[in-house]
Amino acid sequence: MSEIAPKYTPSDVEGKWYEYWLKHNLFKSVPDAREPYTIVIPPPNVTGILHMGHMLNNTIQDILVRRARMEGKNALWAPGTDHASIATETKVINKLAQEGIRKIDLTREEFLKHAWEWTDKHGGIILKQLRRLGASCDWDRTAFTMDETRSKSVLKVFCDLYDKGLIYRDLRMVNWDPKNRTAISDDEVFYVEEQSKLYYLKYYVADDDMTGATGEEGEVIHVDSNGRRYAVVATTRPETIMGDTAMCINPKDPKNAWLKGKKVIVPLVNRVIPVIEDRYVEIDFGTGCLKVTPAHDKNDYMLGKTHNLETIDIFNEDATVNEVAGMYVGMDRFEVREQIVKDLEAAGLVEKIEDYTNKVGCSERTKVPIEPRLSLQWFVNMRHFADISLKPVMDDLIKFVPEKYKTTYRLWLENIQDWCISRQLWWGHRIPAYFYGPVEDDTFVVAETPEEALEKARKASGNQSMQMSDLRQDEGALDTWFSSWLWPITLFDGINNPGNEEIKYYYPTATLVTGPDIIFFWVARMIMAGYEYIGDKPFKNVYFTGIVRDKIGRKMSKQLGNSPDPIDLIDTYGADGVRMGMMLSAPAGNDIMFDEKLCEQGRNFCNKIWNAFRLVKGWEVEDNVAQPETSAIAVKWFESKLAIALAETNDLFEKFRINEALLVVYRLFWDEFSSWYLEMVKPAYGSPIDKKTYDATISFFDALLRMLHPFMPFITEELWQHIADRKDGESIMYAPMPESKTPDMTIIGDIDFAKEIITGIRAVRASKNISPKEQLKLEVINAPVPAMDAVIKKLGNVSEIVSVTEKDPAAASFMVGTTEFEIPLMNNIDVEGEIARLTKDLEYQEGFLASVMKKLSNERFVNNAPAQVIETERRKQADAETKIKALKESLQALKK
RNA sequence: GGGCGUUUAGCUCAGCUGGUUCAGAGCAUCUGCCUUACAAGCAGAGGGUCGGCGGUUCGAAUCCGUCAACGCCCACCA
Repeated sequence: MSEIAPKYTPSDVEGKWYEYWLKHNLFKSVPDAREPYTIVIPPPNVTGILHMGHMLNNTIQDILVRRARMEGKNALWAPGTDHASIATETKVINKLAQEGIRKIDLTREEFLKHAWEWTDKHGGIILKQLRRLGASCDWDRTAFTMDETRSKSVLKVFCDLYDKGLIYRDLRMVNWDPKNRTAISDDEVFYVEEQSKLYYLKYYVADDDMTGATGEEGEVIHVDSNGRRYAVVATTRPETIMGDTAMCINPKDPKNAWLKGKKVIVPLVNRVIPVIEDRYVEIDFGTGCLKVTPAHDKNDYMLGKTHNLETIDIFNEDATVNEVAGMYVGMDRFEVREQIVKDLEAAGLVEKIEDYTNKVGCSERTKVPIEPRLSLQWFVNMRHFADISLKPVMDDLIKFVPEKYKTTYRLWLENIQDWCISRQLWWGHRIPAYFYGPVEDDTFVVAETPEEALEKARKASGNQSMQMSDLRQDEGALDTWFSSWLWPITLFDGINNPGNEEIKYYYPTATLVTGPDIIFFWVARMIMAGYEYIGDKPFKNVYFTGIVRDKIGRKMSKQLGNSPDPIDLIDTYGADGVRMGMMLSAPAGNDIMFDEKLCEQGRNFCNKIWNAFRLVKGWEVEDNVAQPETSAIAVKWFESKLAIALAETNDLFEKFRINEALLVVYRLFWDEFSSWYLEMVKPAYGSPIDKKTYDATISFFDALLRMLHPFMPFITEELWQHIADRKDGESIMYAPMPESKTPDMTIIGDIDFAKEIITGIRAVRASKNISPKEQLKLEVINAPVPAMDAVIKKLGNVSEIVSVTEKDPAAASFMVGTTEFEIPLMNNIDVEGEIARLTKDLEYQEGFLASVMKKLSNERFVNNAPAQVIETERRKQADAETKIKALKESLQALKK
């Protein structure tokens, strides 16, 4: 076996085994009698590429699925991609723009052709990348949110909810993205702080009869040099004054009481608008006067509704000024702001301008400030869905890990707003609403197919001669999440084919692994859809991963360029190394500070495993050799270590503390197996190993590989195939997890003690510069020779262990527990150094004893503390006293 | 403005319902080693008044209060 390379080369094995797994259909799942274990992938954007967030989340999913498979469950990881309506459409628009093509010059069909071309070209790259990671998805099931099955389901659900009255169409103030010219939901808006200005504008009183002033204190009346009175309005958006239809004051505001019942003139625009009163206005903000622009602000819209104000919409879809405004027509909203301020100043209508920090809502996709816009959109009534989806989470029928997200979830549901599901986009599921009457009538039917729609329209209109060409389908598409929320159902065709075998078998799924950033977008809505359409939860557990940050805590992003390319990482460290690097730093729900060093650690671990394999594989096995005592002990001991670690990992997996489970196996392999066990059983150079020990070692190796396999699939498969004869098609993927036995705690304790003695010996060697090759004699002072002496002799390179009654002043000593050991030294020992060391130890022990005595002499402690606690304190006292006595004797011997 | 969370070794974090010398792990650091699986390694060592203050208790990293710093989510007063 000398030909095995001293280093593990991932590229030699990863592709090979992935092909093998595929070839033998090992990722495949079909319903059978076994218990199912289902994970549905959070579908990545179809044209996206793999980033570190995906790496984390998919590594976790693969670990869970592989483990479940080895536990004998019928494990399915169902993959797929999301059409990502707005994101993909944006990408396609940008790509077309580079070719000089504008979307508005294209028909819907032409645009969709481009979009599908783009999708076919870039689609699924990310799924290919996942294979490099070792993802054990059942690829035959790869789904797409816009494929036939999924599309049909979406339309069916839309129609169903419409029929149930849970979907409705309404004129609302929505978040409008002027760049993509579409409505977006509240959840797709993010707020950025911006340094802007607060403009104080003069609104003159119209037809001022000079009444209203009461002369009371607190009244603020502005009068210009001509004696004309005006009010001052503070606004951040002077460009919207063309849409002003009222000015509002708080009825309780003494400053502005004189304005009650008056009319004022919109500056520059010269339109006369009423002064209205509403408690909504903050008295202390600005001047307490608010300009009301019902068409362009959510709150103003509410005011407009309660006060029956006119709505003047001054913007086009792209947020340029329209004809209605009467001025600045065609200019962009931000150009207008600049220009109108100049014009207002020139006209003397600006009182003052202040610096002001405010938050501007921006579109998550295009990053441009959203424009509140009044438009007809489709909504889902969320009250109903909130009602059915809160309890299962609060009652832990669906378990959130970490639990803190339950609160987030509850608060969101309690304050839920209706969901705007229509988008003025083409890439997506087209809204199945068909208009048939004259445009102004706004008459429509909702149907899954045009044919059905025609039938319904004929019925509704009473016009039997109506033709398909008389129907006009809604131009909008549905929000991407309106298809994603059905994902765990549609993957098993549970909408089109309710109650089919697959949906009955795989649903509810086991665990959803996703980021907390989409808890509302996706997680909550899947729960809603699950209860609405299957009557059951979509998953039993939700494991929220953290956000992947760089090692100084910045979120990884393309802009910062601080995100490594996962594929490069895999090329450098191997898939197993990278997987381990991700997992070493990933407690659930906490952000992870990703450091490439962790992948290096993962790679090093692969190498360690590889080399342990080289050692074991290099042994020559001899049937006639008797098993040495050390080896017999080692085997018994490691059996117990293995049992303990298994119990620990099982428990940790149950709690989704996967990173800790990995650390347990890591330490078991590296510290216990490699550093202790293998050293114990290792035959002398050139000597063969006995059969018994060899077989046990191979079985331990096998067990360790199985425990490691979910984390590191490639290297474990490679070695597992090597350590025994395997049939073609056989794989560690289906090897059962080792079973947990009851550990022998006596042997664990004895070996722990022996380990400490060995460490003591090694420390003496290190401090005295004694080569590990030099054999030493070990003496136990006033105590019997410890158990496991064979192990101590072998690993400590000790020739003999004897019990003595007299301390040897020319020996290096150390203590393990209350037992003192010494190693006689041929050469002179460093008396001064030894005295210093012992003195320091003595001081510590005396201090410790003092603190124990203090406790024990405290009556209240002795009276109140449980007996067990007092007992341990007494033992501490006795131990400390023994040690102090021994230390003092040693010191005395040295000082002679 | 409301809510949630974090603060323990140089770094990343464990430490559950207060009590085993409980102050831990991994990495990093330092020292010595190319020892016949592995220098991507082996052996050994150092390192923290558990964010501050106050309280409860015989006893607090752990429970309570308070302050501070940081992070996240929700709301969105022009």
